[in-house]
Order: sequence, then structure tokens, then C-alpha cells
Amino acid sequence: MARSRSNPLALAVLALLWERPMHPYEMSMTLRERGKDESVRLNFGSLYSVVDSLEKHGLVAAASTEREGNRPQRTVYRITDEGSREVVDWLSDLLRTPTKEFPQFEAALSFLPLLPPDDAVRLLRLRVVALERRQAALRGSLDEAVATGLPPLFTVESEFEGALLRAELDFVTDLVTRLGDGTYPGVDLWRRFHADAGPDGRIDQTAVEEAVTAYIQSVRSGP
Amino acid sequence: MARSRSNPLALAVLALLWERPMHPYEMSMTLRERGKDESVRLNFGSLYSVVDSLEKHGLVAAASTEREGNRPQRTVYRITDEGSREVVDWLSDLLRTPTKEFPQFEAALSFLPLLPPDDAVRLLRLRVVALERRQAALRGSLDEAVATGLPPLFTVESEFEGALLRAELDFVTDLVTRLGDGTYPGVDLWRRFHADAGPDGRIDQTAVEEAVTAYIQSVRSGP
DNA sequence: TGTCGAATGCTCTAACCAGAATATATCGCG
DNA sequence: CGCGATATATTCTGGTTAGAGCATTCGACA
Repeated sequence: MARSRSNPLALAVLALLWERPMHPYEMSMTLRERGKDESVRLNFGSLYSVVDSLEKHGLVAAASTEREGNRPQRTVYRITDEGSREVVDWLSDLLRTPTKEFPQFEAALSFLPLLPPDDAVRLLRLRVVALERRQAALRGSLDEAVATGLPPLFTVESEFEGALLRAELDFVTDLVTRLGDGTYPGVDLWRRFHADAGPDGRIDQTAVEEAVTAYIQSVRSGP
Repeated sequence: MARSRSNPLALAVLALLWERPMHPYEMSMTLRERGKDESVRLNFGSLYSVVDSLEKHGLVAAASTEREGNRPQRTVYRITDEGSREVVDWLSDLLRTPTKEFPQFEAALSFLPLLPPDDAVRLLRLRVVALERRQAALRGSLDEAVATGLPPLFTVESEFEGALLRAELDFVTDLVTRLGDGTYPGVDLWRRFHADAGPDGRIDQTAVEEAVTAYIQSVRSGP
């Protein structure tokens, strides 16, 4: 009986129906209008199945089916009492308890040493440029929202996105610098085992392991 | 024929097999040992199906099936040439191009005004405490890694996680303060429409819309 | 008046994936 | 030496989801 809470789109649906009854297509359009599709992954396929699942669990209910002109018939849903409780509960949980996320970039950094150091630096420099573009775009849309007079409270999530973006930009900028000038600890080692690679880029793994072990020895016995 | 690249676990598998042939269980253990399960979502069910899918697409191949003692038989995989190309390509893409992510907390912030302001502030304060705990834990495991002598290069992803964590902590701390003392623009409005709510917490949505519209008017005509 | 393309609204399907379930072996402990 | 706990290794299952596909209507334009 317990619903899974895995898809935040369900939260968005509940939050919208908490305001007033809607049919699914209207929900998607409202989310778009308010720019919430930037903070909640929205796609049509998921939307309809999420609504179905909420209905099955009694958190929303079909309020009416109507037909406007000769358009396809559509079902208007409303939130139930249980749904109202659930949305407050879920939202509270999300605010109170940080969730472990797995950003793609973090995964990529995990395997950074697989690439030759110079390639890695070149790619990260390109990332910096791309991040700066995104930052400009975000700032632009925030300014626009403020210009319409919408209180910033209703766009906090974008401010948050901006904060993360800035943090990433600072991090990558610093990383690129230190990888580039070799002051990041381990770059020498990294460079060495990629220099020993064959012409096809293949690396002798035994050599890598030995190099890492040697490094560790030297650090441990060091000062 | 083009593979989807949706699951970073496949990247991890390729990266491991790029080092040396392994069987799935060994992959999972290696990822754990190296702490990469903090940056790539790892679970057994997915692992086996991801490996199957990679095999189907010719990026990895069964190298042998062996049996040690009377343990269940296991299949050792190796990376193919196409797989080597794919891992470099995929990794390069991830480093170069920022991906749009949808953190749960961002979704939650999107619907913040649904909760009564005082509740929201209380919950966010609890989040600050939780974030500080996580920060301490992360710092601990980083110190530990350095203590073994492992070059920081091999744990960059955790440094990144730390940077994001710090950014979130700063953001939430600031947010809580400004929501608490009412200096965040829109809080007055928020407080007003929650004060008008019935005893069951139900809110008159028409009143909200009117209030927001009025606010917008006042801002636009204002200085 | 015919038609082209955009907008409206929903459905279908194949892949994906999380979590549970299964099965055996080994180890420590009284 | 028998018991449960832990480690090894994989398979199963069923819900979830992304993305494409379908069907209709309407406005614009020629």
C-alpha cells in the first residue's frame, strides 16, 4: 500500500492538485509556465502513469471527465484528503532530510585518471566555458522573473540551482588550474603512467599498481 | 544499435574492465573498496543487467567461466576494443558537457510555499544540522584516504561532493535566516495567505491568486 | 477551400532498474 | 560438531519510465 515516492513528478502533481483540480495536460502546461519543469523532470509518458498510480493509491481521484469542443475527452483530477496529507508529509521529508544524489559529473570524476592528463584538462576547460554560459542563462531567466514582479520566494529553487552552479564553476576552475600546473597531488604519477602507454593508448596496469604502491610507500615513510 | 548511456553504472563497469578482466561480483566489491559506490549508484540487480546489456552491444565479452571451490560458477568479462573507445568517449562527454540534474531538494524548494512558513523554517533548520553531520563524515573519510597515502587525484569526486555540500549548507543557512527574520521578499505575502487558512490547513486559492496579483501590481507600479 | 503545421491530449511499448529472493560455502563459537 | 552469521554470486519480478506514436482540432495562409 505504501507508495514509493521515487518520482518527484508525483509530488508536483499533488502540489498542483492541492491548488485546484486539473487534467494531466493542464498540469504539464502549468508546470512549464511556472518554469517548474526546470526543477522536476517532466515528460508526458511519466505524467500519465504517475497520475494513474496516485489514483490507484487513493491520493487523487477523478473529479469529472469533460470534453471541450470536439477535443479528445479528458479527465480532471482532484486531490483527496489522504493526498493532502501525503504532499505535506513528503515535502517535509524532502526539506528536512538531505538525499544522497549521484550527479553524472561526480561519476565522471571518479574515473578521471583513465584519460590522459592533458586530454582531461582540455575537456575540463571546455566545461568551464559551458558552465559560464549556463550561469548567464540562469541569471537572465531570474532577472526576467523578478521583472514581472513575481516574489523571489516563488523561484527559490532557481536561486539554489544558481548556488550549486557557482560552486561547481569554482571547483572546476580551481581543479583545472592545479591539474594544469601540476600542483594537484598525484598528477606526476598520473602523467607517468600515461606516458608509458602504448601507441594505442593501452596502459600496463601492473605498472600503474606498482607506481601507486610506490607513491603510497613514499608518502607514508615521508615527513 | 546506439546504447543509451543512461546508467553511469555501465561507465563504471567499462572503467573497471579497462583495468583488467573481472566477474560482476568482483566489480561490485572493487567499487566498494575504492568508495566509488558513493559516486555511482550501485546495486546488484542493476549490475548484472547492465553487464548483460554491454555484452549484447559488444562493448564487453565473456572471457571465461570459472568455478572456485564449490562456489557458484561465475563469468569473467573483458572489455572489447569498441568498449575501450566507448568508455573514453563517454567519459569525455561527461567531463566536457554539464548535464542537467534534478536534485530532490530543488523539487522540494519549488513547492515550498505550500507549507506554512514557520513549519518550513523549522524543517530547514533541521536540514542544516543534518548537512553539518554529513560534512563531518565526508571530511573524516577524506582524511582517512589521505592517511593511507592514496593521492588525492584518486578521490577528486569526493572533493567535488564536498564543494556541493558546502554550497548547499551556505545556501540553506542564509535562506533560513532570511525567511526567519522576514527579509526574504515574499514572506509577508506567504505568511498572510497561510494565516487565512481554515483550521484544517486548507487555503483559499482565489485569495492566494489575488494576493500574488496585488503584490505584482505593487512591485510594478512601485519605485 | 484545401492543406500545412502547430497545438492539444492521450496511449503504447520496450527497456530499465531497484529490491527481494535464492543458493551455497565458510567461519567462529560454545 | 552443529548453529547462526557472514560472504560469495546470481536470478527473478514487477513496477517505472523515457520516448515515440497516434488522433484530433484549429488557425493561417495561399
